[in-house]
Amino acid sequence: MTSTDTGALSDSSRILAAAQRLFNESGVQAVGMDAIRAAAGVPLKRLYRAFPAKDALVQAVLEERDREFGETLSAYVDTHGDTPRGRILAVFDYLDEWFGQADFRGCVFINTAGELGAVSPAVTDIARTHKQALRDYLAELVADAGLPEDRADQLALLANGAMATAGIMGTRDPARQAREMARVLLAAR
Amino acid sequence: MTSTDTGALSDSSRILAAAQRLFNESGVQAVGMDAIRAAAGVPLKRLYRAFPAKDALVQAVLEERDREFGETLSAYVDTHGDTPRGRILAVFDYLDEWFGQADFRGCVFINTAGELGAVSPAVTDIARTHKQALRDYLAELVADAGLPEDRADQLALLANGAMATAGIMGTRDPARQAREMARVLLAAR
DNA sequence: CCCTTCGGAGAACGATCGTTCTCCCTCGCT
DNA sequence: AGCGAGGGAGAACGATCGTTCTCCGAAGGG
Repeated sequence: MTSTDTGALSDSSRILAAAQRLFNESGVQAVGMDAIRAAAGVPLKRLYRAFPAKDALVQAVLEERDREFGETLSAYVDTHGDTPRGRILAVFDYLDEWFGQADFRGCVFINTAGELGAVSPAVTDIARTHKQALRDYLAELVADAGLPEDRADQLALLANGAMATAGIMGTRDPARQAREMARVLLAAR
Repeated sequence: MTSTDTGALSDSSRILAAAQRLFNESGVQAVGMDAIRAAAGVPLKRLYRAFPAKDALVQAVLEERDREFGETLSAYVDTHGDTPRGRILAVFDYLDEWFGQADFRGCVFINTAGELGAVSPAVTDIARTHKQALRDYLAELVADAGLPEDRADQLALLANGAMATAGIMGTRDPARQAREMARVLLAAR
């Protein structure tokens, strides 16, 4: 066995990074395998050795984005939230920073489920699992703050609403609005 | 002049209805012009006489859906809302009924903007205009209820969050959750 | 120095799809 | 009856794209 393993891993990372960027920029269907090959700087043969088909690559990109989102969000919350309630509100500060990035084009799960969900159950499953994971994370924060359990669904709905609205309207305002709404809802009774 | 005009109008309606159904079922890119022709029961020649290209048909479908949504929603609100605040909450009852329909597949504007927005500014514009119109309608209801203006954005965010979440998760619960959140937010201070 | 093996570059293939074109039938007029 | 126009059905065309194949050059072992 030569350096095949590390080589393949490095290929995977570069391909995933390139595909994620291109899918985010232009949507899945508008990006061809050849564009991904060019952006990743690998020959087509290695691309297909790493991912046997475009479907598999799409799913891998979504799964990686799910991991990355979860890690980045919880790291942000750990850094910026000092009280249990502050940790919940920090989620919306995180959204605010995200929406402000120049390459923000909406939530890739909302976008991709809208684009491919009707035709690819696998994509829908991944999007559903991702949104469920976000809800479960919020449920942890809610429990830590000693708040009633149903606030988790409420916060998830606010987050998704902010992502959908910001993605379409092209503004970061929805993050701040959702934060304010969360503040009011957490204070309520 | 023969019956060309009414004929063309009738073609348009049938094509728009068929395309709207198919786009909703499978997404825009997964539906070919030939499938639309078959579903509408018109020859390809008349399809292209009514809409010179697929792009134009997509935009027409979205614009018709925008009109239809606005009319249906405001009719529902007029019918089901007795007080100014009740009219606001009726918006979420409307969403609840909509999400419960067997063919509900999410908001076509959220889905289509996610699918084509990156590549078609026209689609993004229509989706933005539609979401702005929803916000403006909510602003009317908010003003009629004597509530502060910023509640319009809040309600729009709740509605979009419910649509996005329900579309992905495949459940109607988000409508009821959004309704409850709206109730609390309208009661707040 | 030859032979084999591997991988890279990109041509080729097959399918799909938006759009146009061809062919033929029908209908109305003279 | 003969003829021209219009329209219907679907074949054809051109482009795109996912996937596979071919060809060639480089590297390494005998």
